[in-house]
Amino acid sequence: MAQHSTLDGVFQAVSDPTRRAVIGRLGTGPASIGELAAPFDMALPSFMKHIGHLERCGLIRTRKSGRVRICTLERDTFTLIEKWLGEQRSIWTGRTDRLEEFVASALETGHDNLETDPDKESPA
Amino acid sequence: MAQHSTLDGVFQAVSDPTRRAVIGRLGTGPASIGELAAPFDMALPSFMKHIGHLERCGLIRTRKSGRVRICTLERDTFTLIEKWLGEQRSIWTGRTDRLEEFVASALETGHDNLETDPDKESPA
DNA sequence: TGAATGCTGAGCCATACGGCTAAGTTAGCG
DNA sequence: CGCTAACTTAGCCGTATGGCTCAGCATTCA
Repeated sequence: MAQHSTLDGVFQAVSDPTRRAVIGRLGTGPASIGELAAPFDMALPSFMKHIGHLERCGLIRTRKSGRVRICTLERDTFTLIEKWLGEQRSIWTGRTDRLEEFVASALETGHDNLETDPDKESPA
Repeated sequence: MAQHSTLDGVFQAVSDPTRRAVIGRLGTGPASIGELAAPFDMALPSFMKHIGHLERCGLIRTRKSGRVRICTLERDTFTLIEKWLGEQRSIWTGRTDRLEEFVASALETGHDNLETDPDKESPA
């Protein structure tokens, strides 16, 4: 998959409208930082922080090509969200079989990064 | 739907493990604050803030019964997430019709139609 | 009536977030 | 060689978040 994708990170990343917009844009294909930043009335360094978040949580990947940095969407990471959503729904219906079904079809390429740790002691 | 549900708020709320655990618990039925808080090694006021977030963004609803506050899950709000997710997928596939289909069915039946149709391979 | 239960409110604290500017650094181009 | 474009780094700033404690304030129950 990607870097260090956790539900915490992914949901956090996706909770910002700027970052969701970037994700939306990248859904149509790779783009450079400058290209992505253009629509936003924001200084580049600020924008870069958003990119940083998206990359750290594994929602996008970036590579440097000359002096330009190209960003691509890491679609697989989205299955984390779907998986969690599927889990919740299966809790509601009180069935577990549905979840397995769901996960099986959703993952396709085979990922397993479930983490529904009920409590945590602030690991970071 | 619920209170003041925005993608920002919902994703933000759901990005915290404590709150996800609460959501998971509430998926099995209503519960009091004390009941919900029990598994966590956290002062009540701190825990209440989490409840506050969940309620403000419309993911749960609460009512006071005597001196006890009962929380219930507001399942409808989850369709916001599904809708967004569906939007992204439809961007990837370059179609809009799918989105409408998806949203319609998600809202109707309310569950297990996390359409996972596997045309996520679109070479941009 | 008085004590215990179950939240609530007020306020403190450290860290993270999202924005900014100013000053690099590196790759391309004339 | 020198200039410009495209990031990148460093650092500042105000607000929000997530945790805490120490009261308070209703309900319930003996």
